[in-house]
Amino acid sequence: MTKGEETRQFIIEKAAPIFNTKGIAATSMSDIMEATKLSKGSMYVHFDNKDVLACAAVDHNMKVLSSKLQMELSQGKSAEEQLYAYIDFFSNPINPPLTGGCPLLNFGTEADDTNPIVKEKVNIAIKRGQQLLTSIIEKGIADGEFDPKWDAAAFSTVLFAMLEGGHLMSRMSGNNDNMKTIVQTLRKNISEKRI
Amino acid sequence: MTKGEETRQFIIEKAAPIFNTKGIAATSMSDIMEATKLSKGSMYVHFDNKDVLACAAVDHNMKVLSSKLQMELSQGKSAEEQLYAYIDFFSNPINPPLTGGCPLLNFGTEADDTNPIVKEKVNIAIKRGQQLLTSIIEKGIADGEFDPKWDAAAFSTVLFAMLEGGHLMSRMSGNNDNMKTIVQTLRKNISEKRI
Amino acid sequence: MTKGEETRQFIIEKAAPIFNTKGIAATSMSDIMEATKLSKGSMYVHFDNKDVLACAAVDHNMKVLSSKLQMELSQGKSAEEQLYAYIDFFSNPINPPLTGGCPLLNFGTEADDTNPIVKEKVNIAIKRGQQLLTSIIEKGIADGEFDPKWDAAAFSTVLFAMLEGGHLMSRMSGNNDNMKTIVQTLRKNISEKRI
Amino acid sequence: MTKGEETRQFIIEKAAPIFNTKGIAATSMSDIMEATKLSKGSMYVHFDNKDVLACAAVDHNMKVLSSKLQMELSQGKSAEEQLYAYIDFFSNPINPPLTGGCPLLNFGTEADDTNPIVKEKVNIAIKRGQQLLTSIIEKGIADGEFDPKWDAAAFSTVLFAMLEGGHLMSRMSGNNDNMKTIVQTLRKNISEKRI
DNA sequence: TATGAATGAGCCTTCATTCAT
DNA sequence: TATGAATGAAGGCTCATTCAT
Repeated sequence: MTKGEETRQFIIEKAAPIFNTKGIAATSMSDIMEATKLSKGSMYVHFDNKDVLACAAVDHNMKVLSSKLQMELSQGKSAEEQLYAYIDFFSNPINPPLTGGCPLLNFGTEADDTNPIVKEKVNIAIKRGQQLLTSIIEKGIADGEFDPKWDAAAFSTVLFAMLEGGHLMSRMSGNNDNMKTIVQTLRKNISEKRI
Repeated sequence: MTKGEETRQFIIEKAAPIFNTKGIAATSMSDIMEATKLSKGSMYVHFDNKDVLACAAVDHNMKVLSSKLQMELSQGKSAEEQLYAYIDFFSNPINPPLTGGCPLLNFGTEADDTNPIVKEKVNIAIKRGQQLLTSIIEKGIADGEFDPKWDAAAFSTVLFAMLEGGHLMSRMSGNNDNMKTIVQTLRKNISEKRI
Repeated sequence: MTKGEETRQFIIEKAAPIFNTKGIAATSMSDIMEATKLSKGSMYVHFDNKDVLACAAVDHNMKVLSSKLQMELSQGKSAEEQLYAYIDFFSNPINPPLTGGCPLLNFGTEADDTNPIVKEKVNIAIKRGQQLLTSIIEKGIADGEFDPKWDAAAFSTVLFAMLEGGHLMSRMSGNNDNMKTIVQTLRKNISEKRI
Repeated sequence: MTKGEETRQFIIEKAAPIFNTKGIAATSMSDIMEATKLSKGSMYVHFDNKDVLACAAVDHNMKVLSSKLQMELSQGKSAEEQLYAYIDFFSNPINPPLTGGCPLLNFGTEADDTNPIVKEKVNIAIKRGQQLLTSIIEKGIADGEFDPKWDAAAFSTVLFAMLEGGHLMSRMSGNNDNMKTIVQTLRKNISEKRI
């Protein structure tokens, strides 16, 4: 990695949690400047404009989230354990894996009507999440862990939606109560499909 | 209603969909000015500052959503029908009841780490939504429609989360596919509790 | 006094100390509005614009100061006593006769390069003050109280300047120490002219 | 001096006479912009806000006045000559050493009830002026020029007050007549203390 | 006479961005 | 590559003033 790439990466890492916390519109280049202790001109050496930096920060947030998730999932030995690991990973919105909470919720909601590029990034990430879940379930079915009649895609969608919705509800209330209800429900749903 | 109150209301009505679409930070007073065709000074006759106007717009969005929902719910004769009405009301995120989509998702996500007042407004609105659902289910149980062992509060949380999560997923993908899966799942869950 | 004149007078009385304290430029019509609890429109019924009101407030401040001074002077039986009364009247800048301090200093300094009308008002008031002092001294000479060779006009100028200068110094330091020195010096100067 | 410091200094130099003439409240950043031919944004590169710039301008005005005064004083060989030099320096308010007149009078009066920071700056400058005068007199006494019983501190206060008061009076009247009277009186007072 | 809604110019300030060094 | 000075558009907001009621 060249010096320039190093600096670029450094900026992204500092910027990512700020964008995820304050939102893209409410984050100024000065905020990033302050966080990185770099000069204003330096930012524009590495990023053509704020949008490019914001996109990089969005990507970085989602990549970090994804790799942290993978680490948890790799612990689970069976498909069932992996599903539980997935759920547990998102079970604490008050102390979430990423500063600022879920980037899909944060960036997706902000980008919805204003930033098609970020919106598409979020869309893809959501689809990947669903596919990951679906493949876990399907592997579980193939391995004889789960009821073969279980609709993997549908449940993945439901699980994903519940975690995102629960995330919002818990962050608004300031506690994990709602998320706990959701986690219990999901765990019950899954255990019922165990053969 | 005095002339002033009329203008104030007029401004709120014009501002509400803009805030819900662009977000609070990304909406400028000039945007509102343009939408209302009023002078900048005039806005400040009726609102002390942008925050006050934004709060009023948040309130208005949630009130309109709530009253539109009530209208749908009033059609449902049984508790079961009312639950279906509730779900159907939120079943089309691509063409949502409110311009800009769900204000709880939009304002809640933006306010999360930056605006405690709006955050609390969203929190209260979510709680009201849960309570409404819970009371419908409990009435259904009392009326002998639903299994008395059904955990009304827990299901309300799950239903609410699924609709919010599905809303996000569908808006990101640009179609209602995910939401349709969620609606079907919810309808099935409910029908299973029918006695 | 008609109702209108009454209101006009009321506004002036409320406005005068505000202008004398904050200055003309820094006092807004809203400040006056708040102090009078009158509507914005009402102010413009009685005063064509802010300048007219400011001028009226300047006049009022100087008139009130003058009449308060006259009241003190009328206590002094001899010319010497009257001079002492004059000095004593201005001897406490920390708790001055007028809220905001000396209007000649306040308005004169502000108007100097920006408001020729107010500047001229202050100029006239200063001249009146000098003349008043001169006439007291001259009466004292005529009455055989003071040395006939005393230059009344010159001493009036000196006395006036010392009080204004002392006023500034004491207000800046937050105590009357400098003014006390000045008062003592002036009293000594006067007593030396006693026959 | 870096480029930035140079520009900063340039802005201060252009701003100082404007603030001293119009007052702080009545001087807008646009006024400074116009005088410097710099962009509005550029001002905020060098000064956090208008207050900071105003303070710098106040300081600059007082520093320039002080150094001009020092230059005059350095001409005087005896203490008596230095006192005359001091008085002469302030003897022409119609054509004062600083554009806008005496900054102690101007800023002190405006800041009195509104700007404690500037007020304290003026307070300190006044005290320095008194101390300078006192030390000159005391040196004169030590050198056997002046009557050892002369109260140096008291006369410094009186002299200072008379010059400030005379400054106001002369600027209001548009001529130096009053100041001339004061200068004569002061010169006579001093010469009487000559041994 | 009194009101307060309405106006638009102007205020201070922040913004994303450019450019000479 | 890195800097920070410079820019001008746009931000939120206040101002003195007008006008229909």
